[in-house]
Amino acid sequence: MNSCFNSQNLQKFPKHNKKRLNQEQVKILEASFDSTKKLELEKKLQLAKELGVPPRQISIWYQNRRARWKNQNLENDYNALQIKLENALSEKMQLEKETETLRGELEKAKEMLVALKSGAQGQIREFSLSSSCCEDVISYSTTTWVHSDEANFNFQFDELYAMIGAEENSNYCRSTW
Amino acid sequence: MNSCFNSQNLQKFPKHNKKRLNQEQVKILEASFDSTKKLELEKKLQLAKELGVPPRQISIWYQNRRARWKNQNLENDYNALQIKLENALSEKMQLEKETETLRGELEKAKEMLVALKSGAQGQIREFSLSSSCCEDVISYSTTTWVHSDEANFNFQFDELYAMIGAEENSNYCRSTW
DNA sequence: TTTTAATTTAATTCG
DNA sequence: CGAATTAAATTAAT
Repeated sequence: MNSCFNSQNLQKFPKHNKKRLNQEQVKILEASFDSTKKLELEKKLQLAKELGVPPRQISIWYQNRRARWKNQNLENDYNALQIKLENALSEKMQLEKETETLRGELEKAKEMLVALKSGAQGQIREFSLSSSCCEDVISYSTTTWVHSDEANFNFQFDELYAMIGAEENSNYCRSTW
Repeated sequence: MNSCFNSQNLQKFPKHNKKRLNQEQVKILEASFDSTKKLELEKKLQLAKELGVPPRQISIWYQNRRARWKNQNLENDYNALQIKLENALSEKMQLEKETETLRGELEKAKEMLVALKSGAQGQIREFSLSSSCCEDVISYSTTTWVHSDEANFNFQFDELYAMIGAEENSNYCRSTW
């Protein structure tokens, strides 16, 4: 009854002596494995008798089943890691956008300060942005804003309005600041 | 000559009739596998004759060897994924610091603009930061800077100096801007 | 239908 | 027993 030629093994007749377990036997083993991953001696003998296979084979099945169970967990870990990576990358991209926005706002604020400095009053002569790292700023400030007049000044504050995200019809909640 | 009982299979005598390949045979197969992962018919027959095993077994060995080779790559993939995650997280943290710095700079620039607005000239009355989202800013601006005098004004530009990272002895290369 | 890639399974070996 | 490996069987795809 415990050979591969017994009545339960006719599904697809195995040519050789490798004793494959049929559906019913595997079902019982899986149920047992669900309750306990460890195989007690008593349970081993009971299953061997119930399935009509040597106890040795029950032990082997349990070992292989434990290995498979562990591999499944590893695969889950891999997927979890992948999801974490995706989240990190998306958050990183979000932060990159944010820094870019902030840099732009700072740039505008700086331009406005330069404009105010040269256009409103000459109190702070020692405040200079002359720097090899900021050539674009300097040229802009010296060519355009050194000759600032009232019109230019107002225009700058209009830009500030836009910069802080003021809605057309609202003065509230400029969250960017 | 091609059974598991031939002279080359005495290393550790297999209890059962399973045909294991000995070291020498595996060595030859591995060398062949290193050169080409694909098994041509001619090579299969040649190896079968050389090792004294049926061609069928050569095919099977190659199949299993390819599977093992692929599994090794999966482990590498996992490690690579882990490294990518670490990089992404560290870059993310760097960006978070950066945004925080930028926010601080913007905050200071904003305060300076408010100071300049209320202290230098009253041209832009309609420019208001009143907003429920910016209570801290507003209170600060109204309680401190509304009464700005020349001393406060200069102090603000000193802050700007610090803000843009000016060195004590240098006016050059304030890279933050 | 044959061949092969891919997956699964039972079994072995080693530590 | 666990980890790693192996041979074989099975299934899917061509």
